[in-house]
Amino acid sequence: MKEYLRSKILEALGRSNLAAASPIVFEKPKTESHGDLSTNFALLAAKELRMKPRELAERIVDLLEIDSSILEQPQVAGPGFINFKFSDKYYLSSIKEVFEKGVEYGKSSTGGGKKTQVEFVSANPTGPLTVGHGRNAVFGDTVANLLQWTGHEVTREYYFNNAGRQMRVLGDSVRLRYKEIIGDPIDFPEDHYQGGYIRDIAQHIYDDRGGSLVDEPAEGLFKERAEKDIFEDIKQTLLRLGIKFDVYFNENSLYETGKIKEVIGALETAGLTYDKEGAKWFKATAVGGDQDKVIVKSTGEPTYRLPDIAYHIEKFRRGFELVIDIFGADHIATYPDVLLALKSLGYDTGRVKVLIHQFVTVLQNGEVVKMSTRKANFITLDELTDWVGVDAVRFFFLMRSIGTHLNFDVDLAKKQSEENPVFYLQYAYARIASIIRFADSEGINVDGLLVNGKSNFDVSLLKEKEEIELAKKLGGFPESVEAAAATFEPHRIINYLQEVAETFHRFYHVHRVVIPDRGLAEARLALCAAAKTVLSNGFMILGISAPEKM
RNA sequence: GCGCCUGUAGCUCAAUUGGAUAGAGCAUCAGACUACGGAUCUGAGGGUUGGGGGUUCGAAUCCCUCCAGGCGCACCA
Repeated sequence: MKEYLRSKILEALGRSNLAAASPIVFEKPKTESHGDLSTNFALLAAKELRMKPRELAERIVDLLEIDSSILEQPQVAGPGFINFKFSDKYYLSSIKEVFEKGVEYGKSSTGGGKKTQVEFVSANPTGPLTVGHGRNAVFGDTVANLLQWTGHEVTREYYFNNAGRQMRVLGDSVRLRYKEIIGDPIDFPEDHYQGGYIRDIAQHIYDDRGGSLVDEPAEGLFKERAEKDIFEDIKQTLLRLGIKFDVYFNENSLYETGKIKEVIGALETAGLTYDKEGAKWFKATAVGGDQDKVIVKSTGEPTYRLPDIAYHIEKFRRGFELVIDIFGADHIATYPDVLLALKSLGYDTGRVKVLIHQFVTVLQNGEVVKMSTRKANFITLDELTDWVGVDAVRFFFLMRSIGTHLNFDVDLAKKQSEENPVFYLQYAYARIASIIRFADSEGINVDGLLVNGKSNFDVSLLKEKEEIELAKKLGGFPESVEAAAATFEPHRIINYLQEVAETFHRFYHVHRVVIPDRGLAEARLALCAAAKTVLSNGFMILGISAPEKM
């Protein structure tokens, strides 16, 4: 449609011997009365053509020759916008499209099969996932869904580290709790993991092996068991929320395969390192960074930067054309170094998209709960899911843009479980399902409206304002998916679906579907079924359920 | 002290990325079906977009400055 209008405007300009370099762009006006598409071309080109914007706009409109069966007469408005309104016929045609495409409606191939990796969660197995991880997990999974819907070949990946100091401390925490169980006196350090789950793991070990492991080192069996149990727990938590990963990438493998050494070598070859005070530094300032960074400590152990760089090189090597990293605001300072190093080694960092979400502040009993995995003062993602349910958890994390500091009032979420915004959408869905059942009992079967993949009803019978509006809204779904995917903003889908539900409820309130006029009844039933499909497809992207009954 | 994020209606957030009269949901108030699900619908009030400058046809959006909150600023990850 945009292309069509663009060519028509160029034709009109040609007829009046006007030529302008200003681009002709269209956008959807905010206010309904301004039509469906609008261009500010006259405003942009006015200066260039030495005309008043409004005059130019009127001149263009006079010279436009457009197909009146799909568009109404264009209008000049405001300072010089040209507004186009589609015809009812055009809106209504989307019902057929929804019907014929079904579960495919809204999908596109704009991604062109681009090999894409979405890395998210990536929490080390030192404890259960918290509410904070929840935002990361749900957001990442949904972005991956959006990319799949827009034709990307998506790999969901979880990066983790089961070596290093944190894991040693974890193993030792379990060891100490184990000793406690068998009655040995212990002195539990403050920097160890305080959570009750440590005791559970120790207890399991004791149940399996008895007291025979008193002299076992922390790094062996204790650490391994802790890692295994915790990872199982994490996977279970994610699975409950419908999240599954394709790849779990172990940081340690980068050492085993020599990738870490390769990176050091590459940076050295590029002349971007130097030794100082026994440590090896990355000369970030030489390539635009604000300060140099340590990459190998004086103990000989690399800092986190090195494996991060090596990991990203692996991502490139594995052929990903688009790499998406999702993490919390606490990592905001770390990624520039990594990208800088990659860039200076000749990699195209334009392919890497870093999405940073702000923290979730949890309110409980009216107070902010300070979260710390080590201090065991946290609400787990599992607990949250127990309280408010899978759909509400996903929905709440998705309904806000990731740039906002999300307030999750647990008490409110629990209390509100009946007034949850997610129910508004699901209610609309269930209501349509109910109408379809009712229509069937009255002898109008929705399956009969689609014959051999072709729609079998007459949309031109739909003439009411509410019918047209709903059809129009449904037609906007593919565009909405595109926009959400392009900006990596799932909350757009929620906003859109809310409008669909609202428009449907309004229609439902005024017009009856199952009526004696068979043709009109079928057309309206088709409209309802189309709305149901759009809601259902949207729910699929968001990962929430579509209840036939509530 | 420096860097990044945020500040929009009483509360939680949108705003098609620089567009037209800044919009939704809760909450408040006033209304609506004798038939398909009232977990619905219609309407009302509520704003100096944190403050102040600037850029231009046009700013919540971009620039400067100040104020407030968050997150970072390790040879922790």
